[in-house]
Amino acid sequence: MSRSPSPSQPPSNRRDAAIQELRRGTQLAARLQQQVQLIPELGRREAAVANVSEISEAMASSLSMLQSESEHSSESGSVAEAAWAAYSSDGSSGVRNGAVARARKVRHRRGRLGEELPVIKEVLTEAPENDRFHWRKYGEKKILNAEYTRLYYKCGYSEGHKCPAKKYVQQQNNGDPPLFMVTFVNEHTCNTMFPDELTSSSSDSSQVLDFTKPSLSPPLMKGAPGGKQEEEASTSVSAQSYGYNDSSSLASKSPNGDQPNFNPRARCQ
DNA sequence: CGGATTTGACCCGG
DNA sequence: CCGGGTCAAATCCG
Repeated sequence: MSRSPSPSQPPSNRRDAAIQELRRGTQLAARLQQQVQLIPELGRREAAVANVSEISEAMASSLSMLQSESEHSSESGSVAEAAWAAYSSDGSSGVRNGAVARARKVRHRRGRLGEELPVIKEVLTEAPENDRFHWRKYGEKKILNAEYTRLYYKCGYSEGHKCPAKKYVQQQNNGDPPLFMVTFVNEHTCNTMFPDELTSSSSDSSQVLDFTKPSLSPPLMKGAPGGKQEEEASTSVSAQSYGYNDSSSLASKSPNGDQPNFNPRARCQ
């Protein structure tokens, strides 16, 4: 329907048009995602789903960037949050979810009032992996009244940057779009989002999106095990590993259901 | 091979 | 004591 406006229009209109197109693209991606879920071969399906997820992701972040640019409102938290919020609230078939975000103060582990009270946010989503952060799984536990286990994740860069961000993922049901309650604990102290490069006119030149960053210097620790777990050994960086992860156990749990999707993206540094 | 995941033990607060 | 959260050695997988 809407045709692209003539170039003589003010930038705001052009931006609106871009947002509109982005929304359309998001919907199409959602549909494509559904279609892709029908691919019989597991490997191909997952790969396709991952790709479509990235497309959605890219459009979501572009969308949020454009929108935040226009609204310029106060950032509630982080850019990533905004991006994800935009992503999840596209309200179209495909990725929709009731976002129940609430904050609550909880005393930290060894109790200690007056210390950094962790920020906690709970979000109900069907795509627990789509927050474009690198998470490293560090535990899994069967919760008493839940029929699915709860998965524990830490920011993949927590070792290198003291990023305290964590998240707990718990599947709620096994519906066609399985829902997951994701609880975020602490904000990311590592930077994450990509730099905004919205060259909206004239000389393009450039690297629109580039994730190739040679940085990323893993501690590189060799197996120096030897004992059992002891209390926090002062400065020993027991580098476990970095990376994203997802509901692997969840996937294996429901043979018939297709799992949401993968999403290897996000950079902290 | 390196590193991400698994999995059971450990820890701690209520 | 129970239940939830974390650790870390073993294992798996690219």
